[in-house]
Amino acid sequence: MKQKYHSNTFDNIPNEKRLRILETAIKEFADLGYDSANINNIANKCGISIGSMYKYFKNKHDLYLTVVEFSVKKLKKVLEDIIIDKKDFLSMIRSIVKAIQVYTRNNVYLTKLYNQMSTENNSELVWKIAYEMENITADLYASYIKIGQDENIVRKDISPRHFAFFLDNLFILLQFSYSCDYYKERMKLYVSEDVFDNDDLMADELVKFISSALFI
Amino acid sequence: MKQKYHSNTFDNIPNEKRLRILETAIKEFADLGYDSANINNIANKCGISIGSMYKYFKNKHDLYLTVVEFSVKKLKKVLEDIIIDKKDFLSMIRSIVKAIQVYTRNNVYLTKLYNQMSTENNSELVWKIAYEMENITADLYASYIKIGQDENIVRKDISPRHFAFFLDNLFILLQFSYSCDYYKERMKLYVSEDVFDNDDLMADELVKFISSALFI
Amino acid sequence: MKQKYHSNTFDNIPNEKRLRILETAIKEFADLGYDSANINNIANKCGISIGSMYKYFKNKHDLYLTVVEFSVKKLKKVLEDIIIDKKDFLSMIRSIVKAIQVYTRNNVYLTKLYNQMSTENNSELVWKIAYEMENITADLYASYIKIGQDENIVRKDISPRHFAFFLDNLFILLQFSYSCDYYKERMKLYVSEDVFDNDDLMADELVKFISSALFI
Amino acid sequence: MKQKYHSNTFDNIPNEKRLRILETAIKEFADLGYDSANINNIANKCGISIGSMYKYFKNKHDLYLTVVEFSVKKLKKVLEDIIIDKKDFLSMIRSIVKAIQVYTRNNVYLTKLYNQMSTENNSELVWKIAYEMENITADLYASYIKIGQDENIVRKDISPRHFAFFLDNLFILLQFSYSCDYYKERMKLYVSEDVFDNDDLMADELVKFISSALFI
DNA sequence: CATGAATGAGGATTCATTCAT
DNA sequence: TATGAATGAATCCTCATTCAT
Repeated sequence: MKQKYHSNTFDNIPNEKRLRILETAIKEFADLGYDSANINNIANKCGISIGSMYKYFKNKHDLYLTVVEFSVKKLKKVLEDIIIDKKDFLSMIRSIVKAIQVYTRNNVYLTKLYNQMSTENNSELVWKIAYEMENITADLYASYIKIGQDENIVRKDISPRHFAFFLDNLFILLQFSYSCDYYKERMKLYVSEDVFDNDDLMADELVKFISSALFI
Repeated sequence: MKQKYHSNTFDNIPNEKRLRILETAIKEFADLGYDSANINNIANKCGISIGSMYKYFKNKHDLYLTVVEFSVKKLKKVLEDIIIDKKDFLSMIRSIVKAIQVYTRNNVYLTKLYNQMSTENNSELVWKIAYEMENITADLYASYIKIGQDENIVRKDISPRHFAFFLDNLFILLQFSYSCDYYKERMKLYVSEDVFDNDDLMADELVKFISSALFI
Repeated sequence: MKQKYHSNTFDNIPNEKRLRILETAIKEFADLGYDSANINNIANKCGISIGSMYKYFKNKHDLYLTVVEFSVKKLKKVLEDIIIDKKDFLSMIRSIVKAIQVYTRNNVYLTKLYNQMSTENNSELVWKIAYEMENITADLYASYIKIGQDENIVRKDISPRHFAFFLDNLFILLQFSYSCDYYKERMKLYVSEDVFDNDDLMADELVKFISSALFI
Repeated sequence: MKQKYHSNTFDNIPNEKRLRILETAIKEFADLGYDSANINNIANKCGISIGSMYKYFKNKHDLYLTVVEFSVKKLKKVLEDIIIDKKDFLSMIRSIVKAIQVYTRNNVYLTKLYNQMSTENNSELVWKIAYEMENITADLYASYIKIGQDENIVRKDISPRHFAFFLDNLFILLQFSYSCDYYKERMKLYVSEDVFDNDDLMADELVKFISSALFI
């Protein structure tokens, strides 16, 4: 049975209002991190009272967990959309890279929140929530690699799970590089000042890098 | 002229004391993040008065910047040690991977701090400090790749700067995976529960991944 | 005309429901005191809505007064039951002491509430409600003493009203000693750890104490 | 080793200031009870900042415990002053009754606080602090009774510990009757409206009551 | 220079009460 | 009449910063 970090009341409020709260909270947590995020601010920004906020969420931490859960679900959904109907590995990789570029730009705060999440000190609960999402990709990449090996497309002398790990590492840092200030500066330094105007080049090079690493 | 984020007094106190303050602060900032870190706590933990703390650092943020600068210098030094005397690219990569495994374990807080740094919202100043370090590796990797291309070892159809970027991305996430709780869990999920007992395997696979991506 | 601290609606709800509300509120006020008692909690615990609660009682204070009134009535009834048919003073005293021991154990919260009541700062209204009950015993004890004096059983050189006061003081503190944590510990300290297993001894000694104080 | 519920800083501030804080806090807790007492108010009333308050006391509860401890010590001291040099039991009883009348009037808040203390729900710690004081009187009264029995002044068919208990019960309720609003009203009802103008009468009657209960 | 007591603005949380359904 | 979501004033407590000694 899935645990819930908010009250039933929150489930029953109008969709529009619920989304407004979640989006506002995502932005606040993503921008400021857990500690500096201010519940009273969030409440003000979405035009509800603090009292209501505490009716919906037992405390700040539960609001955070609800927000993380919501974000992870959203990210998972994006992943699933990309994965569906991708028969071959290479085109999936290409799709993922492109999707990261497009999606991250339009959902900067989700990625920023993911980055914040990973710095939380007491990440046990956060990990429990994110686990499922990470698990999907971990298995997916590894299985694609294994199939590739069977089909003689992917090198046979490698560990699928390790390579799946490296693959996702590249994806995660690409996401950060399109959303978090520090990593954005860093990418400009590494590649060039106009890197954000050359999405296709970046995508092509990364696909090249990965292909070369994986395929025979 | 390099900017300083601390008073001359701080430069003149005994080495041992200065290091004690810096190490304590690194741990506090790395564990709790900028906002939750508590100056009074840091002062207590290293046995000096808050009054002195504010003689050394104008405010919390300056302490943070000093700490970041100190850490970045330390990281830079490690890099330089690895780089020196490495004639060929492949053995340098191998050295870096091994160094990450050994060094990160013994200096968990430096890496954690780097992770925290990159989530800070107003990272301009932080970036200014880290810039130099990132710049070294960016240039170094790119130049090695270029040389490799000239020597017909590295693929010619790739952008050196992009590939240098991907290379460093892999290194950074490996570092996080050896020090930050969230990424530690994630690596166990991707690879295996006993991944922390198999450093050599991890190193071999990563070197394989990178070599294959780069070399002809 | 007696004042009422609740709406007519409250008078008209099913008996069972009304009692449930009162008992729940008694327990809450007795355990936590007026300020810490939580109306919303009380409503939840007895399965009615806060809305209804505020239909029945204008505000928290009125609920409190209603509860106090109800409790005082209950205590008064117990007293009356003891008093009826008691021809002689000594056997009445004995009955009261025994009744305190039995009744207090089974109705801890009524006594606790009485203790809480007596600490309230603005006790005017509370006093008004309790007045009648205290008045009964005050008069009763005093009249018994006077009769005793006329019958040459009770010392003649004493003030009946003062002695009635001392008598009731002994009774009140005995009640507290059987229900309130602090006074329970105190009684164990004064008498013995197993004082709660020796009701008869306690009763006998107290009757002895009182008899000796009163009777010739 | 005695436990302390306040910081060393609090021990080191000027006596006058420390007393001001304690007296203000006693009054606040005595008047309003633990929950309604407001630390910020207390701080304001004695002209210190809340920040300092929390330097002196870890939290509200520790302030309370410190206040209780201070009050109990004061009460103990009063008791000891009365007890010293009292060769015979009867004159000690007389002294105590008189002292209660004088002292309680001048230190209403101490007695009120004692009453509040005894209603606290989680009274374990409070009891631990009060224990010592209660213990003194428990032993003292009991030993006086025993000596009286040996000297053939006090009835031999009674339990010294029980009678000591009843004795103190009479004293406690007398104290409450001179300080707490509810008990003041009650005493007026039991005795007479002008009871507070007739201290000697009350003292005489109570001494009569007790003497008669105890002595042969 | 060093110390650490003092400050008070700011933030998390509670709960009596209202009111639309 | 009954409901329970919504409100926001009130309260406990933290911590960066100042300043007198």
